[in-house]
Amino acid sequence: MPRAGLSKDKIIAAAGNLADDEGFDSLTLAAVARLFNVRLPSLYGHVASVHELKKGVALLALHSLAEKTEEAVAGRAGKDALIALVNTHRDFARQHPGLFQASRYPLDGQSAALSGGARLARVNHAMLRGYALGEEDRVHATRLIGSFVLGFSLLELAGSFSHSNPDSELSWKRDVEGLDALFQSWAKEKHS
Amino acid sequence: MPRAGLSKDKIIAAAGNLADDEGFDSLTLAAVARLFNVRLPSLYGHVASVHELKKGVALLALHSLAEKTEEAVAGRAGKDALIALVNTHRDFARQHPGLFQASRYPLDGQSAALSGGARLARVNHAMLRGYALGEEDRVHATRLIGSFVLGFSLLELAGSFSHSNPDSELSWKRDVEGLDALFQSWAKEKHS
DNA sequence: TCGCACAAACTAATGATATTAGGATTGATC
DNA sequence: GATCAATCCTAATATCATTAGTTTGTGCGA
Repeated sequence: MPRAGLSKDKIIAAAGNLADDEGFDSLTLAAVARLFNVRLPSLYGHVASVHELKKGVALLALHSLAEKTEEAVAGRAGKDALIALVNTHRDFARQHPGLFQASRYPLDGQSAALSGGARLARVNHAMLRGYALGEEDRVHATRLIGSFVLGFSLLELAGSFSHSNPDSELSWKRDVEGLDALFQSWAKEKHS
Repeated sequence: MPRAGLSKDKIIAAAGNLADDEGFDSLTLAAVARLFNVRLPSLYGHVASVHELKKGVALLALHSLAEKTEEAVAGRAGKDALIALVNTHRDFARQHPGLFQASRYPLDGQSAALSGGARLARVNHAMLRGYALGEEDRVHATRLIGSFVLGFSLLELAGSFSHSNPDSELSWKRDVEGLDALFQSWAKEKHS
């Protein structure tokens, strides 16, 4: 039999696709092994445990999302940048539900600090420079944005909005506009 | 040997406590069986599957949260009611992390519609009556609140706020005040 | 009070997953 | 072409979920 040519990267990439197809929760070493036509224990030469597999997918997801977000925000400012940022998150959640779920897999502080998650927080924070907020308000705004985007994406994905009107698309637009307006008013407040 | 005196309710209540202690993800029929000093298969006389167990805990969690929320909001209006509602959610998440996680266990439409989740959505929506918003804006506001509270609680629980200043408590207050201000401005906007 | 009948809990067995230990084989290297 | 390490495999153990079939409390009627 020829070799399968496994590697940690290939395994994690495949696991990422599997997560998108089947859901991150049902991501399993056994399923990945089947994908490569390899026996389950063979994977242990490359990943140490299911936990490491999932952690790898989580890091991949965070990296990918951070990448997209930085790109989307680049060259924009103010409301324009805000919209680009939040839309990137929401689109990512819808296009990659498995990776999106993976991005919330609990990481130890070490990994988390070096991950795309930290980068993501920085972009978010930097993006808000356009609003001329006070130092602390910018942090509060960063957290507000992050919370809203995460929560909205989760609820939308779970179908929580699909049994009431109007379409969630409208709420999304209205809410983001609202947050923009709020941050502008925070900026003014500072000078009063 | 005397009988253990199991029942679906007892099992699910115990599972809820277990979830809070060990995490909803590691909630298992085997663990519940150990708790009652009973063999694993004995549970099948009362619950049909792990899925039903988890679903039961999810419904319990949603019911409990809805109960607390209704009570907290009762007799309040406007900003006061808003604060009561969001604080109830956040406190619930911190005091019952397992139940909080359980509350996001995917339910079929049937169960979801009859669950505390639907009640929760109604309280949220009703609470916003105090802001004199337009019909659609009230829905948009409901979703904004729900998204923010869920996202903030998740991020805070995951420790995402604990490696930057200031304390998340401050952001929470500032953000909720901000949302209140936003809804007030939406209300005025309507009459302009 | 006796015994019956049903419900509650048990034993036994199967199949999936994760993980470890140790053996074989491929394929690059000298 | 022999060597050797990395790669993949077989075998074995443990935990969990689930089903089938069996024993046994226990409350209720005779």
